[in-house]
Amino acid sequence: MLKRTKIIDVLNADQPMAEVLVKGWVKTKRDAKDFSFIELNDGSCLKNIQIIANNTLKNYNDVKKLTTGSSIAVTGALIESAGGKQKFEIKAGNIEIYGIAPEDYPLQKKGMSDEFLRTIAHLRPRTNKYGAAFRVRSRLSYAIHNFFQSRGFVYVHTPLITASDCEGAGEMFQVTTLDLKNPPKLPNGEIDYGKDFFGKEARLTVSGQLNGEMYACALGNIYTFGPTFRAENSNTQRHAAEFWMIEPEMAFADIYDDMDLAEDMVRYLVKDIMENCADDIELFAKFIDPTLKDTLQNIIDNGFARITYTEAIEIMQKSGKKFEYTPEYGIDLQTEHERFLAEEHFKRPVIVRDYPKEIKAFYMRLNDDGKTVAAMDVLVPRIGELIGGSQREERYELLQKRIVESGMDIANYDWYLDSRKYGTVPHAGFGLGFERMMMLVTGIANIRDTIPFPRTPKSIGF
RNA sequence: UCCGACUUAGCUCAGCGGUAGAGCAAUCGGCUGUUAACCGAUUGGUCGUUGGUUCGAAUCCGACAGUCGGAGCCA
Repeated sequence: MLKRTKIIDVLNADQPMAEVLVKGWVKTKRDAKDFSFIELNDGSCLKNIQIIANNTLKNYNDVKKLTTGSSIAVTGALIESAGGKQKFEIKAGNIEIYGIAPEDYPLQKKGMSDEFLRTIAHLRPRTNKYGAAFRVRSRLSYAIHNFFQSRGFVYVHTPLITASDCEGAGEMFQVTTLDLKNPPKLPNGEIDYGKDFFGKEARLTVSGQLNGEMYACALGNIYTFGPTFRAENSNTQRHAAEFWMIEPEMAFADIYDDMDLAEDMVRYLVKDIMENCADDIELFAKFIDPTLKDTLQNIIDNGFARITYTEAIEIMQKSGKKFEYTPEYGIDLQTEHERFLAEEHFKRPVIVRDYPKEIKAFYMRLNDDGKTVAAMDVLVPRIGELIGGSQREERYELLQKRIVESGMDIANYDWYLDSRKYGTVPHAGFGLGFERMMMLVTGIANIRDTIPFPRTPKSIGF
């Protein structure tokens, strides 16, 4: 019994073969008088294999009815193509039809808008662009694991359901098994969460960081890589309600170790994708972002700029550029500021560190100046914030004070404080938005097109 | 959530007060070792929903919904 060969392997063959079996979906068919050209794709690569279906096939009448999107198995000889645009083609000896795609098949043999394709998210991976995007997504995941595993980082699975109702990173989705139409009530009229599944209010996590820190303070260097949920009503090209995040955490590390790791990681990932997804990147460079390859090569070749928040403000003030929000010490960096720094001033990724403590999270380490914290953001052209990280506050009293100042319930953080109570160590980490990294390496402009079935406000189809 | 634009055939759009059009797709036929093939014909729409103005609304006004872009929040 002949086994299926993937089209990528057929196309990469050194020489013709007497008999191969390929299976896939028809991309397009062109009929001649006595035979048909069929372009077949099985998702193993961007390219199609051309099938020559002669009218001597016993089911040629059925083969002639094949439409774009139909699925078939083809057995035949791999021969050198008589046509100009491909090395090999398959002269079919037998074609088995699995399923015809009826005339209402929505994918067409022409450019379709991303907005339209989002409405058929279940079929869009069959297009060239999305097939390429999701092959890259897989490779990028693999490369992330490679990067950390090769450096001895331990992969930790942090929980998705949490009782910490304020991790300081935005609105959260509630998780409950209570009957929302008729919830149990306390005498004072409030909902009795004691009767809920976990016996208290539960939510989907917005970050695995706090849990990750606990494992870093035991195993040394760790990373997480998993889904994250934000219930923010964000309607932008770079926010999703459900997205994937990578969060490394290093014990015995400071903010400079943190920046080094972030930069090494981004450059490693870009290089890996350039080397291993060359055809797919070529497609993105051709149809999506003509500057993509220069952008990526620039990241590989040049180190990231590094400045402090204070220097960033000064650079913008001296630039003479008119900003909608005037740069002055104390404000949070706006999108226009981030893009100015990365796109216009440095023309490459830039890491900004040491932000005023007022605009950053409670767990970030207070610097000796008493005004700033050891936070760092990696800003990249076009996307803005790719990575946000910090050295963590390891001093028990200071951390406790910051939790109280932030208005959070300290009772929920006793376990977190324990890591500072028992053998505390300096440590640091960051969060990388996986889909934002996808946007960087593919040039895809909208985060909704980098994740298979995107979840955004008012949108949870499929 | 705020600001703005948009919503007409399967897709991309035109029409902007007098009763709906193009290109592509699809279907049928022809032709050709073709390359998002080509040529011809055909099919296809209660113009987002809902109220109003008007003799008459796809077209003007309001509300609502959705989509997109920008902002905020952040990854």
